[in-house]
Amino acid sequence: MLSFIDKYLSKEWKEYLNIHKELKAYKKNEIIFHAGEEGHGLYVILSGKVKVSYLQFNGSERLIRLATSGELLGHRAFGGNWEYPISALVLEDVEVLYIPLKVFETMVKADANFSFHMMMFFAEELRKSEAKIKHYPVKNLVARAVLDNYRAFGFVEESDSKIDHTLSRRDYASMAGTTYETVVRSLAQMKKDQIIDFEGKSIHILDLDKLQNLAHPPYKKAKK
Amino acid sequence: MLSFIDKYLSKEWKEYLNIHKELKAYKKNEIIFHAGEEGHGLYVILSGKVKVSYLQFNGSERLIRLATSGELLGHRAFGGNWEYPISALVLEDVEVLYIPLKVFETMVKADANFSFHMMMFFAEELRKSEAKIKHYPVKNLVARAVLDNYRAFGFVEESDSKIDHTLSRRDYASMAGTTYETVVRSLAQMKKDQIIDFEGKSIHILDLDKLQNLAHPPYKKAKK
DNA sequence: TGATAAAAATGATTTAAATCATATAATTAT
DNA sequence: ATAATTATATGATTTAAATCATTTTTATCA
Repeated sequence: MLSFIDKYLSKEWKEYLNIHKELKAYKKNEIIFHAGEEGHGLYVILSGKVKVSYLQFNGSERLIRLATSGELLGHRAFGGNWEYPISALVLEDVEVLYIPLKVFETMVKADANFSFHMMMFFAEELRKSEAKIKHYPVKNLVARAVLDNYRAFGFVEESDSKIDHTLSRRDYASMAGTTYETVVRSLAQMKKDQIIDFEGKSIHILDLDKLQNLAHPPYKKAKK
Repeated sequence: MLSFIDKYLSKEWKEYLNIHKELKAYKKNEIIFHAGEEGHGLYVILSGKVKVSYLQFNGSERLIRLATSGELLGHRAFGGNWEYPISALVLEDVEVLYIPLKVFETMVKADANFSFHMMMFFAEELRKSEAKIKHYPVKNLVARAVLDNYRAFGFVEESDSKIDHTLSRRDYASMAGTTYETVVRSLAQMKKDQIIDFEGKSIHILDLDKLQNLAHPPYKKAKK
């Protein structure tokens, strides 16, 4: 998949990047970076699957993103201090292109077009993040977790949509901000409602429309 | 207060901006922009006070930000479609500098340094937004609403910290994502605990340390 | 100014979701 | 393979916060 860099960095700065980049590989369950770690930079995923999460005040984990090839990693620590307790864990073996912070800064400050698209990228991330603030009943949030999982790692096969790497109930709970018991019950309900099906780990989506509707219920008009 | 533009836009592009900018003024309770409105651009607040909110799926309002002089407005609609149901309402008469989208884009694409700082600005906004996702008990969220209100519109006078423009209980509820009854109860508790005091509308902060602690409780270590 | 509306306060009741308690199935390690 | 650990499933109980109901206070405007 075409990465951000491929698309927007100018030819000359790509050459610069080629000199300064590093290629790294991580195995399943390894941590690419975590909480307050020094020496950060940016990562572009070349292959594999990653989950990005951080520690909540009560000590539990919160999963905020799933990422796969072509996507950027590590940009969330930008702007603040690097103490932000965020971490990236490998779900399936990954190869990444590592860009040291200094190198990235140099490029962004020099290549205005790249810089512009980076800004737009962050703006879009902000918009998405903001959209998460709305609070919905948990069944909707769990549906959203399944949908996010499908969007990140899903594919279509014959009649139904499968998820290549189905997350654990605990991960869903961590995405939806609820407990895994609640996730179990919500999934059971969705199965009963013929929206999804599962047998063992892998989840099939039987009715994507219904799932989307549940994940993002339509706006009601304001009272009064 | 020094705005973003003042700080980071280069001299030559400031001249360009001076030609294309518009100065606008809005009275209390007027709406600067809202939900899906066409012809957006960016606003820099020169004076006054604004609240930024959007409509939630259940029709209720969610307050996401308070802004005052020097701050940027309207950047949240970036990246997505402009249908994002966000609006800005005037709390106290404002003057703004309006920058049409085209003008802004031209500047950002041309001035790499400005672009870089815009990117960093969005990155910081993303970080802040993400930090809101954690869910805390409501009493903490209400404390945070008060603290945000103080940070946006507060000042120190003699011994205690006052809030120049105290929001309504409904606005606090809208910030904390709870009901106003719960806000009333939480505020009453904080008063009893000598953290804040109020008599009529204006809130005084008696113990800023305690308030901050309540708003951002320290991390606990993970179980197991 | 008094009338009317809106905001704040407080109590009683309901409810969604967390927590607690076990049981069963599925992995992983020995 | 068998044991040990981890993940999933489900029922019972508790709890935080929403909702409903009503009163008091404060602001708004004819």
